[in-house]
Amino acid sequence: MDSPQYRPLYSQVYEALVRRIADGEWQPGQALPSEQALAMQLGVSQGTVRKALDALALDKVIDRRQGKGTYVAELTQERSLFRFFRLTRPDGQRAVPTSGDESIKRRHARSSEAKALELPEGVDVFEIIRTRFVDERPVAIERIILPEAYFPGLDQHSPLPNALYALYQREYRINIVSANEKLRADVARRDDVKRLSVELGAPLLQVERVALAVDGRRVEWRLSRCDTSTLSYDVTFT
Amino acid sequence: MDSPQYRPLYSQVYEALVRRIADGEWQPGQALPSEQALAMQLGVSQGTVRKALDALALDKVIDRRQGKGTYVAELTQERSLFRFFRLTRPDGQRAVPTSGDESIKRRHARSSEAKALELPEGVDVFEIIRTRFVDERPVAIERIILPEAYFPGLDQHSPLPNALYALYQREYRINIVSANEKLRADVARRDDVKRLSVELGAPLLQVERVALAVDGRRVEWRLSRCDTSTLSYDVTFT
DNA sequence: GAGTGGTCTAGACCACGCA
DNA sequence: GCGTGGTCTAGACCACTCT
Repeated sequence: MDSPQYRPLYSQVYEALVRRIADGEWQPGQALPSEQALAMQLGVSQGTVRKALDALALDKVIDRRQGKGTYVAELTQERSLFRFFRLTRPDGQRAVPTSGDESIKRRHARSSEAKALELPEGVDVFEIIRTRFVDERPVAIERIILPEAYFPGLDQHSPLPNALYALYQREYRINIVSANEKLRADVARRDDVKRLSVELGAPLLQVERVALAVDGRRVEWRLSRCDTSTLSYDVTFT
Repeated sequence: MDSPQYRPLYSQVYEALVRRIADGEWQPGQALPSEQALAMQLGVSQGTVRKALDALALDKVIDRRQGKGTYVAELTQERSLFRFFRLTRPDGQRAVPTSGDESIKRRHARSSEAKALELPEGVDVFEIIRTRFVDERPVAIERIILPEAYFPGLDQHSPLPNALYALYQREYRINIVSANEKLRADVARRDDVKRLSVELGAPLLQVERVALAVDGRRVEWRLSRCDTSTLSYDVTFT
């Protein structure tokens, strides 16, 4: 009497397609079958397939191009960075970062990390620490926590690519679709001074992010400390 | 050969409805006619009206309630603050602020303000300065610039309500639907110390916002300087 | 011209809120 | 039980892309 027990057809189609994309049936950049073909295959009307595809496009899992077809979204460097790396030049141009000074190690999750990722205490995680550069200048330090269970053998991929989310998608079929961030102002401490060329006590923007996969799992916890003296952190609300 | 010259019907319906809502034909909180009635009235199919209404609901201009009807959204204190005031308690609860120490004056726009609002140089604007409190503690200073032409007589409404966007909607039929923000970390200066109970040099989160109305006009420029020692600034990306 | 996604229509039935 | 929005279908035509 309290749990709905009712799921619209288009939402079931949505999930079925997500699963097949995640399973690699269609690779990023490849075209899906046409709406008509999918409708026949799934035994629903073309309008229902359309509604599911529209929702997938909203979640940026697919790209739709009129006259051409429907394509599995590529989380290429540009798309993924433009979407989640938000440091922006004064003229409004989104900056594209490079990485350096990178380390990855495997350890047990601290309780705060386990809580943020909704994992049992003490499970194995990877911890990545790296410095981000824009125009050769260090602008941010990132500490990234990933459950080992979701990313087996991640430490074999070192050096890690610039765009981690493209790696998650390509190697682990994990599609990041949204992120919750908590922002705070803080001052530079000794560790910050070492990696960023700022003075002790300089203001830093601290961003604490939890990234969610298309299936709702909390996949990544990330703490960034950013020097916003030359770049700003741009967001849009609707 | 290059400008499209083609506008989908549903998007024309969207604009017609926005205009009628802005003109006050239906007041916030009131119900619109049913989909069928609107379809008859406008001479389009019910499905086309639905598509326009769905888009309006996405832009939060209206509320749809199954079994009841479609209502003009009320930008009440809760809704508007929950949407655009993003300071959040450690437990994830969105804070609801109060205002104090408020001043409003009319003056000419500075060139940076005119540029941010895409106005001619030197037009008249209102400048509001106020302190925001959460649980009786000062947490942010706001400086707000509004074009006088959009908000004639605004200084007559003092003291201003806690939720400005509700006032914009109620008194001026201006519906804020989105905002672009630039965030930076900064340190407290003398003016900040006076209004916020922080020390000189304490870290502050500076938020520079341009708010956009449903018709795309840039309606408000706002600079907030926030003490994030007890609250965090929460955002979600999709 | 053929094939794709995008728009538009008309009509049926379902879930919800309320009297 | 009635009226509302929500879902689903089937079919037509339009705009875009490529050959």
